[in-house]
Amino acid sequence: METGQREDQRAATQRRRTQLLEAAERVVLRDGPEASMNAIAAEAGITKPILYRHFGDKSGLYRALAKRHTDALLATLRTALDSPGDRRDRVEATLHAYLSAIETRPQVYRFLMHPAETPSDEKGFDVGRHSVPLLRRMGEDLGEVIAERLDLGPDTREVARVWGHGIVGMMYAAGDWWLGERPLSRDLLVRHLADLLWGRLAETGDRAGSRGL
Amino acid sequence: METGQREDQRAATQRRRTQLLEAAERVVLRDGPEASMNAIAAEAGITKPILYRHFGDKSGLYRALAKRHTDALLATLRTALDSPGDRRDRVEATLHAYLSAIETRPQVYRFLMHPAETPSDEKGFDVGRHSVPLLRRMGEDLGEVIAERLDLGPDTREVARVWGHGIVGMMYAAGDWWLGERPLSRDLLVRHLADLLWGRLAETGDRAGSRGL
DNA sequence: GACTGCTGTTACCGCAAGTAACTAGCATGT
DNA sequence: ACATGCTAGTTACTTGCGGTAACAGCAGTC
Repeated sequence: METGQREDQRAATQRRRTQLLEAAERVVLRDGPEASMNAIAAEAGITKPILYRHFGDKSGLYRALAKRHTDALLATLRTALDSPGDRRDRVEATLHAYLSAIETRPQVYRFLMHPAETPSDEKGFDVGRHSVPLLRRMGEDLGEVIAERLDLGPDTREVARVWGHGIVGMMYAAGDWWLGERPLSRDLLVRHLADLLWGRLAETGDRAGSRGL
Repeated sequence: METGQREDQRAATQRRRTQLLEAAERVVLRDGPEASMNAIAAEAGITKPILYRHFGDKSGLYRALAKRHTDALLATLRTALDSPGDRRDRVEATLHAYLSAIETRPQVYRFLMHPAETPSDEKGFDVGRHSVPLLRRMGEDLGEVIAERLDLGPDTREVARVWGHGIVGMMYAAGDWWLGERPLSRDLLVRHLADLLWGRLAETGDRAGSRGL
């Protein structure tokens, strides 16, 4: 039947693609990032070569998979960064947003952060750099926001980028550790991190008998 | 010949082990972490099963390999943390020590930070936790130092751990980004990071026309 | 009817991790 | 002298994964 032109085809292909991605996600969340292509194909009810037609190779599939969550997380953080209140409120809201995200779905988090890549050759340099790891993208984004909103003198852009990556790294490492051990509440963690960013390290006096940090 | 007792045997085994580790290191530094056990064995002039006798499996070998560099780096940082000067000097010295280390031997760094682990089962929980990733160990160590030297009130230990992991993460992410792009000198990078830790984020005024960070 | 472009298949290659079974040297206990 | 035990070493194998032909069926288009 003359159902449609080429657009229908393309749309159908896209739908199939997202179906495959959803199957892949189910498997990855169940088996971890070392899930085999066979397992993913089986979950989707098909066989390997189709996955390869859609995504090129395994890293292509994983990149597509990562992009969805990465975009979602970045949007969430962006919202938090625009939340009402003073600067400290915004920073705490952003930390909360991030920690809440990784706390809610730790498996997704592990997948995004420890992708167990096996690229080896990387012919050319893939123009669409969706593959830029999450940390970098978060760092760059935060750097831009900082540069937009703060006046840090002549090298504002430079400083802002450093801070963006630095703050993101702080959030990342503290979050990773916290997620593993959960030695305190999220509220407290956020407060301590914000205290650190607010210069409490510089203000605090040495402990008696110590040579000072 | 009655060369020796059992101690000689054990010592010889240890020597052999470090020889194998050195061969493995050569290969990993040349081929990256995806080096095959066959390649490593060949470099050492032997065949696979011997590697497996010494290290159990691939991750065992990699853990042993990582431990050497991890210990060395931690010792370096510890020294920097004890360097003379005021607190800011020490912090900057530590940042310099870390950045200098990763700058000097980026391949080692990549190996340590992105080990491409394939554990999958982890039978029991290996008591000797040499495998604790570098970031965690650095964070814990720094946390201890902070708790030793600073008085942060009743929850000093808690706060110190958070800060330890946070600062290490800051150093890590900024260093990783910097190592890839090198957009500024190491000196400047260190200064900006120290500024961040010294509360400049809180002190700086909003940019005109911005809603404030 | 021939062409294109998608869906899907089976059957294979190459290669890496890991294991089984076996041999050879060498120091020790009897 | 002989057996024991411990190490270093081997060849040859199994299993499983990423990835790739080569092929078949089913739309709609010219």
